[in-house]
Amino acid sequence: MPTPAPARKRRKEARPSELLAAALSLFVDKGYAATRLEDVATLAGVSKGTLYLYYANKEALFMAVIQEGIVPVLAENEEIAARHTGSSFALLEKLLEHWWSRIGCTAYAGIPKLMVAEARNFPEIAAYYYRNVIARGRALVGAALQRGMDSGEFRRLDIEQTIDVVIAPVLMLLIWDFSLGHFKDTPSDTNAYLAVHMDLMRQGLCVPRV
Amino acid sequence: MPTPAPARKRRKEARPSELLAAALSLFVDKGYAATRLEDVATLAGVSKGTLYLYYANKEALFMAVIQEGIVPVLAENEEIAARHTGSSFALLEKLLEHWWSRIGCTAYAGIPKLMVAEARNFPEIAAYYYRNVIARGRALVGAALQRGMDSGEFRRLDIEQTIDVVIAPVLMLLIWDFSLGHFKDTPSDTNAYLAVHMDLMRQGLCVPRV
DNA sequence: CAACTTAATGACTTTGGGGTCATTAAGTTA
DNA sequence: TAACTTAATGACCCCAAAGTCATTAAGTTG
Repeated sequence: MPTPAPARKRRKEARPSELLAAALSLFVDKGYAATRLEDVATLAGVSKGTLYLYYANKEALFMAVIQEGIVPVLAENEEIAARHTGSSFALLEKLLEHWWSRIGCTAYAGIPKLMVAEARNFPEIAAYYYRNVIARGRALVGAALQRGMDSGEFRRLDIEQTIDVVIAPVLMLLIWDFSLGHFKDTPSDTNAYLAVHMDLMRQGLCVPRV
Repeated sequence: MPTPAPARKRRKEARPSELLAAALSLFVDKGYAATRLEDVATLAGVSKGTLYLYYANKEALFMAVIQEGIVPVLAENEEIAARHTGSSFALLEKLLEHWWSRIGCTAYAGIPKLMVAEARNFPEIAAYYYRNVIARGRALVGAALQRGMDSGEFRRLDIEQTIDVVIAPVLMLLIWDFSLGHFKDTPSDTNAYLAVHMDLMRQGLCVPRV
């Protein structure tokens, strides 16, 4: 007796984004190599064969996940920076807030961990990510810092290093949440963490009032 | 014709550490799943069969790598903290400096990236690492911060959050070096980065002089 | 409703790599 | 130097998961 006819829907439009969401979730959780494409397909409510209808192979799927994850957030932040009037520190706050609302508190938040874990195995994807995300994000923060130093709001510091020191706690927060964060007894309070970071940065960066 | 006799040395004592060093290097570079035990063995100058003489399976090798990586550095830092007299900020500097000399600039520097990437796949190893490394490191920094706040040297801030904000740039530095760091045009200057971090922390943490 | 197009399936093939073990040879002992 | 112990080897087994494709059925057209 042949298997009873399974109910299968034809939804050509919706498949790619559903497959990407499933792949992102599993890649972030287990890592690239330990993720089975059959599991990705199942999580997307589809068979493995269908996945190959939309993505040529596992690496193409990975690349698509990363590209999708970039979204227009960088462009939006560049727009915010261009329009900004007010203190340079307020600009840093705005950038962080927007980035958080569009990446930090979404499923895309897992991408930094994924990219960090797989950068060495996929140098071309990593280079693409570096150019289109990291470099642009660093440029935004760097410009805000430069503006603040020029206006006398910030102390003069090595800009290139300061960019990385300012960004690190934010990136680390995401990476943490997707890795060792669960082993802490007391649940971490994201807002309090970011508040302390900005508090330390405000006093750390700004020229002390005499 | 049988293969000519290969020259093989018997070095029972040296094998384990050589295997661990090779495994650490490849695990950090490629990740756990993408690392082949045959490559680990080859890098250690030994055959795959020999590896199994010393470690029961791949996961046991991974666990050994993590345990080995802990070394007595935490204990040493606890000792440093206990003996310390002087400002609390100077204590933070001492802890960082010792940790850097014993972990940050050695092969063990790759362990944070490895642990972050694999925590979800090996919850028991991750829990072990959390208890024996993370928790103790956080306690050290937390005690230094508490001491500084009690003495009036530091501002009063949420200690738990501040611990993580202070540690994040240091961890991120290591993770960076083993992942996306290579894609930056200008080579990063570790000393300058740490100097800026400590500079920002000093002014950010300390009570402003009136 | 018959003929046709194509989204979707899942059984099948293939392969890379984890793990085993019979064999070999380095070193030791009498 | 013969007999013995054990470190080391690598050919082999086996399975899980990537990737394929003949078949099925959902939807469309006339």
